[in-house]
Amino acid sequence: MRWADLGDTGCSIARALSVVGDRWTLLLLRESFLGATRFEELHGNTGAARHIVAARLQHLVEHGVLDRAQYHDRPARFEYHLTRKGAALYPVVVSLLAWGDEWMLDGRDPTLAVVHEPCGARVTPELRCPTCGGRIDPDDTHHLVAGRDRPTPQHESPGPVGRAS
Amino acid sequence: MRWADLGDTGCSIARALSVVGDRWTLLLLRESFLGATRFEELHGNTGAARHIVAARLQHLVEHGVLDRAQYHDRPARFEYHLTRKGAALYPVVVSLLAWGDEWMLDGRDPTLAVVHEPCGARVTPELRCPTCGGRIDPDDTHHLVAGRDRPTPQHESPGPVGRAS
DNA sequence: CGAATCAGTTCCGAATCGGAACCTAATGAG
DNA sequence: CTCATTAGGTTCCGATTCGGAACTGATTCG
Repeated sequence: MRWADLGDTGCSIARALSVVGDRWTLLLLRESFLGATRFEELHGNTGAARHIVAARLQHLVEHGVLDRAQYHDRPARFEYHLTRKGAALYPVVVSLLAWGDEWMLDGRDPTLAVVHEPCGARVTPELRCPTCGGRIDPDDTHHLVAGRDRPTPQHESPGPVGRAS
Repeated sequence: MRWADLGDTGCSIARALSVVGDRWTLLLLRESFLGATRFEELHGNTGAARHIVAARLQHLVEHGVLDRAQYHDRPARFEYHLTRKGAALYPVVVSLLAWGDEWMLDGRDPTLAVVHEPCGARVTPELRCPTCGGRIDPDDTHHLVAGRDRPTPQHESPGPVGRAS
C-alpha cells in the first residue's frame, strides 16, 4: 500500500496521518504554532530542504491546514497561517512535546515550554475525559472498532461505531 | 539536514519525531494500542511493506517504545508490546484520532471510538491544564523558547527554559 | 552598479519505498 | 510421507523521494 492511499481509509488516524504524517510536516507545524509564517523562517528553523518545505506547505494548504496569504506585491510574497483546522492540531504537537520532554531529554533541560495564559503557569498539558474530567490513560480505556471485533479487554463490542453515544 | 540528525536537536518535538515521526510508525502504534502484538497483525492491519514493518519495529524496540518478547521456541516467534515509554505516546495517537474524526471524516461515521472505563462514556479526550484545569487552546498559550527570542504575543521571554516553574 | 532578500524551482546523485519472491522451522491435511 | 500453510523475517529490483546545491526573478538597499 502506498502512503498516499491512506487518506481513503476509514480510520481517522490514518486519514490524519495522510495529511500530517510525513517526516517534516509536524516540524513545520511546530514553527507555525511558534509564530513562523514566512518560507524562509519555516525553511531555516526546520532544516528541511527547500523543495521539501515547498511541497509540504503546498500539501498543507491543499488540505486546509494552512492558509497562504499574499502580504506583498511585486515581488509577490506570501505568509502561511494556521487555519482553524490547522490550529486544531495543537494537541498533537503539544503531546509530542510533552512526550519528548519526558522520555527523550535524558536530563537535558527542555528548550520549549508552554505557558497557559489564563492561569499563568508553565504547564505540560494532559489529556482528560470531557465527561468525568479524569485523566486518560491507555489502561483506562478500551476501543470500539467498526468492522473488526477487537474489544481490548472483555467488553462486548457493539456494531458500527456511531458518532453519538 | 537529514532526518536522522533530528534526534540530536535540542527540541523535544524534533526528538520525539525522530522516533515516531516517519510515515508508518504512528500507524503501527495505533495497532499496538488496539492490542496487536504479532508481526503479521502489524503488517496486515497497516498495509505497510513487510521490510518496512520490520525496520520500524526494530527502530521502536531500539528506542524503548516497544518490547520484543519471544512467545514460542523453534521456530522462534516474537510479540511486540508497548513499554511504559510507548504507552506514554497514547495522547499523540488519541489526538490524531480526535483531529481526524473532526476534520477528515466529511460526514462519514468514525470507525474507531475511545471509551473511558472509569465513567463508561465514549469520549473525545481533550487537552487540559493540570494547574487550573482549563482547556488548552493555542490562543490561550504562549511559548518560551530557549536560545531564540520568540515570545508569541507581547510577553517578555526569560532566559533558558528551566524544567520547574 | 553590485549585493542582498525572499520565495520558490530545477538538477543530480543517494537513499528509501513498494511489491513480490524467497527462506527457515514447524504444524496440519490428505 | 508429501504437500500446503503459518509465522517472522530477508532479499531483490525498479520506482519514487530526499538532500544539497545551484539557479531564477522581482525588488530594495548601500
